Amino acid sequence: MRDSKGTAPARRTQAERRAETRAALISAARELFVSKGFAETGTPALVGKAGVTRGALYHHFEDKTDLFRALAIKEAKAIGEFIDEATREVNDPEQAMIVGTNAYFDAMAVPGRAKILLSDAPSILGFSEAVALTKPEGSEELKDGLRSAMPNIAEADLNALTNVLSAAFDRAALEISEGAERTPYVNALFTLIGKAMA
Amino acid sequence: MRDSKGTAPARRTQAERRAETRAALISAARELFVSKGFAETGTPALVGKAGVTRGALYHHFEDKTDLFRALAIKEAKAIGEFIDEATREVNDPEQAMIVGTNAYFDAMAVPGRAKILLSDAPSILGFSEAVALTKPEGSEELKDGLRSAMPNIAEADLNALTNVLSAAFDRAALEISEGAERTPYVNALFTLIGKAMA
DNA sequence: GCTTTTAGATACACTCTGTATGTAACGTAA
DNA sequence: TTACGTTACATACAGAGTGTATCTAAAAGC
Repeated sequence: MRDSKGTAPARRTQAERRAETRAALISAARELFVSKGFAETGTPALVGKAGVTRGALYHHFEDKTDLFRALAIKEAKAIGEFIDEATREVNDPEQAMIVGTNAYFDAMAVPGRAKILLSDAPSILGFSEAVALTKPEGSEELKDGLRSAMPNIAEADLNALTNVLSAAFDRAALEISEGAERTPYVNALFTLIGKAMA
Repeated sequence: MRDSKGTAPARRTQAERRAETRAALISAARELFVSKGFAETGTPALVGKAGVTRGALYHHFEDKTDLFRALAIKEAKAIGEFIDEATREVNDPEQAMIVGTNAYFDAMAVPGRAKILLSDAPSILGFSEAVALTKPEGSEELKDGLRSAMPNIAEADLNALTNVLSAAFDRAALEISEGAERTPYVNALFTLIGKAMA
């Protein structure tokens, strides 16, 4: 459709069209899923906000859940990149863990992100997939730091310790995103980490 | 309606009718929500399994979410009672924490319970309500134990520490319910608790 | 230019939800 | 024990949302 001035629609490559439409959908999904919730957001409202039709949605994504998945992956990647960048120059594993911790909190402080990844994802994508999503993005530094501090720990124990600690991080991030003070949580986590390594 | 043998339907008090119908609905909800998931379970299937009609469902509960809430409350109470009973005879707060920890894992090992309370509840009822649900049931012992071991800790820090530790417990329970070995997680938690108190 | 492929819009069949309304069972007191 | 009020439950209905099938348009490749 041409606009009223008669200007021709910009010619775009398929890749461009595709990327723009997907981005519009993911962006609209982010706004609505965060503000109204996943179940309460219907696809008509979604595509309305994105400026496309439901046809486009179902062309690019299997279903509403698949759109949420794309959003969650994007958010998880953003966290990973942020932490990677913050810890790039840090070589000591334990120091990297400290720097990474702060970076994680900064990254999770982006509005809506904690809700998407920590609150909604587990039930929408299932617990396993949700955990797998954030596992590479952050908890690897944690694991390396713990290993270097406790070289004799059994692998199974290290895995368990990493998992429960990373859950502690997640809860802290969620509480903070809901308005809690950041300092006591940072204190608590460094207490746990510091003591675990002692 | 009488059955084909002509036997009269048993006369029940309203309280009995009410209790039985609610119990049937909650029981059916448990089965289906656990096996198929909350969103994937429709009210027709639900009432079918419970042996009533949708009218009964909407008479007793505001909506499907309210039914889930009733189920979650019931599960949370069961955990609380189990822990209370296990720790009743234990007077030392730190000892109570250890006993309570094991009781918590036993209680959460009931199939489906971890999924209901730890995986689904946060997104269906909202993070705050879900946390409030399990907070009185278990994390009070934890807090008392920590306080008695760290008498000088600031209240805000104690709260934060309790919250992140209780998140660690929850994750452990979830992992175990998904098939992980219990021992490494118990080790990890006692490491964190022990170290936090040291 | 013509054909194939990809993007996206329209139309449809289906299911589910919540509500409104009707009926049956129970409680109670004359 | 019957008449009335209330609580429990069933049936019927209107609306919305979901996913799919089909059709059109735009770009890519020859």
